Amino acid sequence: MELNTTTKISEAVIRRLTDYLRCIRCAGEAGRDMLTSLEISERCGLNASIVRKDLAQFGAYGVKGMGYNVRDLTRQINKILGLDKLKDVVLVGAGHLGTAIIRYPGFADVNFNFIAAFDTDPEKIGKTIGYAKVYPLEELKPFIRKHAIQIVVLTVPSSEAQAIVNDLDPGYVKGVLNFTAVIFPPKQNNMFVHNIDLAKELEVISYCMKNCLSQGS
Amino acid sequence: MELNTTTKISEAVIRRLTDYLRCIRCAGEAGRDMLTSLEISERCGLNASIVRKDLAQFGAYGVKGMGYNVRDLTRQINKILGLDKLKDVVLVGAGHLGTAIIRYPGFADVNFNFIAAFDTDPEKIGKTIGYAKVYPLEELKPFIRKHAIQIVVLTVPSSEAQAIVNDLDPGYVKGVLNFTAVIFPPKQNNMFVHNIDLAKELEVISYCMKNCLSQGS
DNA sequence: CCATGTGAAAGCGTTCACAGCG
DNA sequence: CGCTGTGAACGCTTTCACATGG
Repeated sequence: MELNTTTKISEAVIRRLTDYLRCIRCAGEAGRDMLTSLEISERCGLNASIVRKDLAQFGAYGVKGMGYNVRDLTRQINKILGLDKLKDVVLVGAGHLGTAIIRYPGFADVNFNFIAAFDTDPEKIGKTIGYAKVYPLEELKPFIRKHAIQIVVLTVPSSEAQAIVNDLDPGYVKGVLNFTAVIFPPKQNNMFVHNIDLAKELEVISYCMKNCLSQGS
Repeated sequence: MELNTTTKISEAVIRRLTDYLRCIRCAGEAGRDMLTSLEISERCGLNASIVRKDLAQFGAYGVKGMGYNVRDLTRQINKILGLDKLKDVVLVGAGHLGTAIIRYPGFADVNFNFIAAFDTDPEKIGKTIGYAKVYPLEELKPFIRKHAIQIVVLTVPSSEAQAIVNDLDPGYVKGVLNFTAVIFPPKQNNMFVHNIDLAKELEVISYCMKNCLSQGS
């Protein structure tokens, strides 16, 4: 039951783990307390073998002949992904997308907590989005220091993205979720940057439709 | 200069192509008219070799000793991805996320045009988001038929997702961009479904921070 | 001389097939 | 008997290294 923390795990595995988590949680809510690798694989559109391999990589959770215990597995995957503790997150750029993200219901499930937003627009400053108050951008740096913020979500116009990232303090910030069209290298200033481009997803589907590619998330 | 349409292209290649497109467009706006595979690779956080392989796969665009012509390359990649023609798209679920998506500035760049939104909330019906009018959900089906809509973006609560997807007419709809937490198989009713989960992206970054994984978008 | 285009080699990730165990 | 856990086979992707050509 020990977690394996030595081996290098690829991002593909991590992404699948998040899918398992979602489908296991869903099955749990439906009253299931055991799930087989086959069931998980079908719900996630995968091969059963890879589900077992992925899970085995972190320690042997399964019971032969039975499957995996929903409760244990949820806890384990949460722990692997580092979702077992509440994480404070701040948003930079309180536009439409930023607002939608703060209000997105899926974040609480995974223990993410938006505690503040930052913007330059005086109209927005002082307002509250969800539980997050909007502060002027100048206060971002001291706020990060004061609250030891480790994760920043970036939803500013693309033109401002670089300057903000440059100015983040790598002594505190370890991860940036970048929703702008700027492509940052995966490691910037010792911070993990994760680029998300909503248009990209539509572009991929455009190609899939044009030609014929069978591929999932 | 002919496009290769026979070989099977993996989704990984397509995703990189969208990155190339973005960084090439950006370089073009900065006044560059030639780019080398090395420059593209650095901007996208990749190896130069794979950039050349990807591009060569669709025909030889490069000029030896010089690099790639920005203007031509943009046009070619747009064509490969099927972004060369304007596409009408509808949104189902006019909540915060849906609103943000319609207003997201990146879609016009790639010729996506949100022409309507659908919702059950009487408060929202009749209003306009961007250029899209909000209609009652009942009108989705006839609207799709009337306007021959091929792409649907789904931003409804997760509990309603399955019913809506089941009810889409595969005679018209070829692609669904699913923002709900429900995981759909990549092909549902002969439609391409692409699952996007915003929480997933934070989960991945959470893991990256906890352990140490170097990986990009 | 410089950067492309491309075989050949290396590295990864997935699938298969089955032994082992409850 | 059913399902996990896993070595071994397979196939795909990426990287290397260099011949080719403007």
